[in-house]
Amino acid sequence: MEDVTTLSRKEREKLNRKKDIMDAAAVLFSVKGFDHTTLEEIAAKAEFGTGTIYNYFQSKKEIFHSIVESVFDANIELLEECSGDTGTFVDFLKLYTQRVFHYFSQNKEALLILASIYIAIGEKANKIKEDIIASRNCDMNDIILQKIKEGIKNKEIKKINAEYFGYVYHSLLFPYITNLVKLDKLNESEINLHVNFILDVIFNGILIR
Amino acid sequence: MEDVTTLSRKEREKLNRKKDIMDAAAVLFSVKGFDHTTLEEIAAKAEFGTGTIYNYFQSKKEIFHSIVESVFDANIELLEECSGDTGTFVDFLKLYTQRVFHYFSQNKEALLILASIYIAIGEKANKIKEDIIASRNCDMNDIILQKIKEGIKNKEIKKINAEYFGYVYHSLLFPYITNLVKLDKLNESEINLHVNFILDVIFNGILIR
DNA sequence: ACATTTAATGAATAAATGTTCTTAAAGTGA
DNA sequence: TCACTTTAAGAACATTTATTCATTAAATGT
Repeated sequence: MEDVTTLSRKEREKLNRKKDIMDAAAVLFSVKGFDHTTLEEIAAKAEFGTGTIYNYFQSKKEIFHSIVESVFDANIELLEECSGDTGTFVDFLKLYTQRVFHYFSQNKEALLILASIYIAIGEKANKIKEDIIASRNCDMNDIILQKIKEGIKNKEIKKINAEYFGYVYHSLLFPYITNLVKLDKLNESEINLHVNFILDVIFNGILIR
Repeated sequence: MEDVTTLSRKEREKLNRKKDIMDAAAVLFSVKGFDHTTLEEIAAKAEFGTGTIYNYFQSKKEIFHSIVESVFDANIELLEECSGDTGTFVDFLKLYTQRVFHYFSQNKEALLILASIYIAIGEKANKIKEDIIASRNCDMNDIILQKIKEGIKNKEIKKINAEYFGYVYHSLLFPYITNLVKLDKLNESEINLHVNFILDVIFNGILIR
């Protein structure tokens, strides 16, 4: 979103209403998916008439796009916060994993929308993802990749294929959390159990030696 | 599908045409998703008129449901084949992982449809999955869970939470393969690299000790 | 060859829904 | 109060598309 400080009351109110529409839509999109969410529903949830939505967004797609953008940005911010530290790779991965769990346990719509984009089928879904990655000049994967390579260089972790490990980590993390959210099993209290479990598998493996 | 041997030519031909429709639809569903695939397209691809489809299926949903059923069944069969062996847990997991990679590298539609069901949002998608799991009296997760517990009992692997590990394994495997397929990077020649990488992480972890 | 069943067809139907448009109300500043 | 702008509203429109249906053609058995 834009810088709010220089705006007039009117403009700020307009932004607030835009936000309200996005929030209402995000819940619906996360529960029913893009295609099965109607503008009538979005309008009703945001307490507007159907046509009014078009005073704030050009189309249904634009609403979705805006939401996905903000979710992406929140994630990149999270990742950048965690990668700012100059600690070990192990510390970084612990921190990031923990933060991701906590963030998504409190922003379930964000998670489900992200999942729907990442796994979704169809050219349209892919376009959205690529557009957004391209418009930010920053891909989450790149940041993680960098960290992995550092870890290898510092002899913290084995000389593994960093790209493959990036796939493994993200293939694991997001679907794992998504699964928990869908089963309604992601309580704050259990998060640490899950985080520790995942990290222990990744760091130490499951074999007895 | 039913037992074909006792059927008349006519009945066999009818089944064949059903299969043709399902195959055509599977490709379209896997590329465009359920909602963006039209009956006209399915009919055209199967070389029928639109109305003809309804001589074979009651609805578009039924076509999809039939396809998902057959994909599920193929997977359970695969899993049962691999779990029949009485070798170690490590051998089982190696074999199954390898077989899954090979199977999906040759049945990409199956993979994408399965992914769309597993990760999909919305009550309808969930209903389909639950219906099918309920109608078979056999859940893939249960079989794997059993194997994990055996591995723990036999002191092959650490005393980990079997349920958590089941999540980890499946969260990892399917999205990992799906990702490769979507990036069009799943060549037969590279499969073993990926399989070995994943198994090495799971078995031994990435830390230098 | 004929009667009867079966299958194929695509135009017609009906429902859903994204978007536009007209109209009315509310807010704003003089 | 009065012009003027902004916002809201939901009816109307247009499109898409799953499904039905009347019709035609093909296959089958006698």
